[in-house]
Amino acid sequence: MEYNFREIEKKWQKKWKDDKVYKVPNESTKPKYYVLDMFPYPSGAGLHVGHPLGYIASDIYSRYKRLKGFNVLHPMGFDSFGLPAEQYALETGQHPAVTTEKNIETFKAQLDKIGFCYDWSREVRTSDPSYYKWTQKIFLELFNSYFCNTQQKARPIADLIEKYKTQGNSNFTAEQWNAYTKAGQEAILMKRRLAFSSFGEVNWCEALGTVLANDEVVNGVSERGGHLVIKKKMRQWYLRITAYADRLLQGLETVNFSEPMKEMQRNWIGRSEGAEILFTLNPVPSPLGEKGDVETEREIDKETEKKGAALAPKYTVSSPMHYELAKKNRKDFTDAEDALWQAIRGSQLGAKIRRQHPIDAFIVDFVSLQDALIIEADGGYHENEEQKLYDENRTRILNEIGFTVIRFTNAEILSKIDLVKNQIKSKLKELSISKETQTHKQEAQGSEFSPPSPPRGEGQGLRSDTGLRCYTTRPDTIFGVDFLVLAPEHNLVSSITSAEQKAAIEEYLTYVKSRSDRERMSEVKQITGCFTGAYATNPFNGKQIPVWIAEYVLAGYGTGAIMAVPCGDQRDFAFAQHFNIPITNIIGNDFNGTEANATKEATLQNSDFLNGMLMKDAIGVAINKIEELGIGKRKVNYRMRDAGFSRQRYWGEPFPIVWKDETAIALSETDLPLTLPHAEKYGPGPEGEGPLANMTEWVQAPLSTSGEGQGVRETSTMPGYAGSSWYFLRYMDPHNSQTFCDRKASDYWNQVDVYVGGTEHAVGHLLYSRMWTKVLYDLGYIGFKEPFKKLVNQGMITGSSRLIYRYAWDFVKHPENFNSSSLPSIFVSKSKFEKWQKNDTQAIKEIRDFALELLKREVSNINEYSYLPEMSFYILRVDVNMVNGFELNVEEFRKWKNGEYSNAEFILEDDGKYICGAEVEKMSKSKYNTVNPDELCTQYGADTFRMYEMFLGPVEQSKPWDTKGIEGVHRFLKKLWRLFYTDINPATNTGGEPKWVDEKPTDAEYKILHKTIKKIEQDTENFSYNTAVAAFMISVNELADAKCYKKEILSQLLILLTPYAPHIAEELWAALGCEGSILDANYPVLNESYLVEATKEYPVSINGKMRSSINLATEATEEEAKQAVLSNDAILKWLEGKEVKKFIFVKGRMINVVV
RNA sequence: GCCCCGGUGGUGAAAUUGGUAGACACGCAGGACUUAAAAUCCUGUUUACAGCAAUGUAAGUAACGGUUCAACUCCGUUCCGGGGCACCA
Repeated sequence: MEYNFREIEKKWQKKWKDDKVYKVPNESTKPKYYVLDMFPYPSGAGLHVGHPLGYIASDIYSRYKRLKGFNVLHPMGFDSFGLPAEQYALETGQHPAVTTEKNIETFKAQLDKIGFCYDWSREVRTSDPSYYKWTQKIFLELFNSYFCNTQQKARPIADLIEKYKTQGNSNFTAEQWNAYTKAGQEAILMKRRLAFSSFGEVNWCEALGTVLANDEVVNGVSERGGHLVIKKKMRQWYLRITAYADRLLQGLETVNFSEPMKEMQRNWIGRSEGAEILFTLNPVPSPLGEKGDVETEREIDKETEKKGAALAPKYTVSSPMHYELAKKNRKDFTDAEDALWQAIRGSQLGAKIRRQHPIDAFIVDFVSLQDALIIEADGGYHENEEQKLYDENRTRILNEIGFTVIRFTNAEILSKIDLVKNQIKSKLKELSISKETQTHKQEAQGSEFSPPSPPRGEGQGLRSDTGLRCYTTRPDTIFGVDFLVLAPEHNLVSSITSAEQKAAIEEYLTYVKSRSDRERMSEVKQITGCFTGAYATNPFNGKQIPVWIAEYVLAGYGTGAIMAVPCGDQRDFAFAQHFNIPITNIIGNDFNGTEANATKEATLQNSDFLNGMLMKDAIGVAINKIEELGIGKRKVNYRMRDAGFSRQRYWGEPFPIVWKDETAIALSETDLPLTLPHAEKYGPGPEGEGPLANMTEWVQAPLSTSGEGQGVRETSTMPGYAGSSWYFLRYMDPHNSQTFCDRKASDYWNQVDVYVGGTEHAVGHLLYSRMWTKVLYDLGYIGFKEPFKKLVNQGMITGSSRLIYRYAWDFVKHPENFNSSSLPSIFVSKSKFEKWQKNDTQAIKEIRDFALELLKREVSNINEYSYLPEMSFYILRVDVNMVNGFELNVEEFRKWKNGEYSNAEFILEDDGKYICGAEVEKMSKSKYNTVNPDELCTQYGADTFRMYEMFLGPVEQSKPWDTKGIEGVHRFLKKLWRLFYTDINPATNTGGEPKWVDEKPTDAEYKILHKTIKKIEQDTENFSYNTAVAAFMISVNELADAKCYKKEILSQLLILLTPYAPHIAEELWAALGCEGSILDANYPVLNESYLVEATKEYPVSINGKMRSSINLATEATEEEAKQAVLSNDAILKWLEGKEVKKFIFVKGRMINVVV
């Protein structure tokens, strides 16, 4: 017998398939174990050697756990919706379903060649209607749920509706709710749904008529075509992942992810504590000169009313019903309200105050219409979370309409009525002054109606005539504020800009519109910004602060406005320097004037009541003061935004949503799956919607819920992460047609024990699937809160591209009658190219002479150097598969690309080889640096391939691929084979006889085995597979040296090897005549007693430098060691008779003598 | 720019987690077997210097500095490479 891996692997793969050995039951007496790979996107390029790295690692672990007696779930599937298939369809007209199917077949065949132990009967494909039916179903669950702030969990939206119907909330009574139109109710509910629709910005390319991914936008233009890309607001779906921010943060404590991985997620969520501070904005002269009259604008807009209360434009009252309700309310006063009314009624404060007055969707407690000031009296603000949210929303909407809202608690009114009165009085005064000078009103926003809610949930859309909210984590630096910066998209920008600055601001806004978020964040060195002409007042010291806009402030974070403290923040500092804004120093000598110091340890100066305090202590003091003065409040902020959930694409899950009168209506579960209609064209819809918008028949849909009327379907589709957010559940119960995963199945398999995948998913996919898991848990569908117990990250295998250097036949002076492109290409070997780069005259001459000879040959009678172009080179990439190490296979190269270079000429190295340059970069078909695992499996076998990929280095480490070393691993397997069979002599065709014997092994042989058991078990548990492979090599080398062919040793070794090289292990196991399949053998048990050593060779250092070694008994004490060492001649020589100051003895490790 | 990871011979890497730097391989060089090649086996292989040699001495884990009896490992600064930054998956 010889090691014929091709036959062996084919034989066992067939047998394992026929015997269904990888089929996993959902019921077993064994303990369960769930090992999962991140499933691949089946790209057209097929599998390259980078893909299997993680798969092999998880396969080894699965097989290992199986040998250890577990019922192991190890499934595989395909994340088969996605952009590349659609792009391909756009280019070739081939339907994504067809190409995807083809790609999956290729992937599966490739995966099977490597011998993975997947239970293919559980395969899932996200683009399969039987799968995405359940993606749609879970979307509906998200749509039909809200996040209850009291219980901090998802609950059915029906609960909320019931509550509104019977109790109302702080904004409206039950009666009011019931009187709202359906559309109005839906608009309010939309603000609470976990999957909700709103407006958000997308990369819009007018020329292509489509939305682009950030990836497809480079320097403000489309990657393909170079067309201008701008930001555009579009209706989008979102997942309210921000509601889960805290739970996602806390959940990290319960999972076994690497610390950096957790850190990345924490940073992504970006929880910060600080304060929101209200800066009053000073009046600016009107650029429009338009006089707004509050009273006359305040008319009932019936058209808007239909769209629902929350969608109403400014200065309206929602419904006549409100007047009725308000009247009723006036008879029903609380004590506090009454007390306040008595104190401010009539015009005693210089303004006419009305009580219980309808404004927009609300009935406010008190209002001065003249000054647009609303005074609210309630205790709600400080009660519970839900109440607080409503109050904030209400305030925000009223702000948007143009009112200033001040709020007092019942306690404040009842106990300090004079103080309250004074505050109202001064506010009124402030407002009336502002009104006198500020004669213009804000322009209406561009969009047809204002968004029901910005993606962030709140914070944007702030539109107050008088206040600007800034979020800061450093309220202690309030006295160091030298300017305010708004995001260019901030709603206030247009209204605060002065006439003088209007042109400059508009120019700046045009510039910003063309900039991607990525660019705005990364090019910080390039400082840009524009002064608005407006000033704000520092609420603590009345200082006038200029208000700027700048692209480094992003609209999506915080309130979209920051207070800039140049002495404490480097970006603020750079900005101040660039625009010559004077800097206030509040930290004395801790600020050196040349760069900001972000310390929290400095002592504050120039800071009024904070003077002398350490900054870190001052933070809390400042927040308390801010709250006390009512100019802001303590605030927790998250960097994370709600997740955009719609794509203007074809190849994704259709939304089970029908729109009717701007209201989203969900399909019922019985209408699922809503299948993706077959498309003939994949171009964008008329207004940049997804391609589905072009299917006019499909778009028209009956309203399944009511059965009456027609609606239009949602035409965007779900993003790639929809299907991948829950696929690990479907594997548990893949064929269930009643539900996405039976609770019994998910209770049995529970969490994924080990999840293997790349770090590139650190935040996206992992956070989304964690959120979905929490929602499904909240709704009672599954019994665990985190999907993945342990995460193992595999590194990326990068390609090592091979470069060749082509002489450039770019003629300056054309000899007559020929064109340079017909000349054979000349390729210069690496070292000669490099010499040319260094101006080496000899190399230059060689190349020139070569070129001239060629020219003479091709074009007769040319014999002058002057005909040669100035020397330059093109660097091309060649297919790495034509290169052996760095040596180009010239013959193959000539045949490459259908003979494009068939007449190529080469200037070789002096040893006659063509040597290529190299560059490490991402593996990609276009760089010709991909290596196909199929060919390696054919050439060396799956077992060799598997072990070699593991031998390359630690699983989690990125490394360039190099096929060369695979020989070493292949040799190892052949050497292993020769432990079982004698060598074959091809001349005589003899040999290949079994070698094994059934004899009792010696202790030395047992020691080799048990050393290996220990090392392999440890390394396998720790995913340290590269060192495990090395241990196998050592073991086989030692057994070969010891001429140990004993069955007992060899059979145990085979079991250890099974996870790594299952085919050869099974073959030799059968050859030895062992029982059953080795896949289900019992894992060897370590016996430490074989490993005990009597003596140990201790290294001895003198002053920390290794000088000698000494053999001591393993059990030697420090005293014994000291005696032995100080009487050892070799060591005494080093001591040179100096006095021993210190003697360090680490048992079992080393000895150090300090002299 | 921000967040995370990494940098050790010609190459992939190892180092019991602060204790003999370079295990195990690849490559290369030399040798054995062979008519020859393949396959296999043996020897050497961090660098510099000295030596016929065994060997010895010195330096050495991106660079510089620090902590320690002892640093690839811990701390600080800098440089370089990779991944992510919300519509690639």
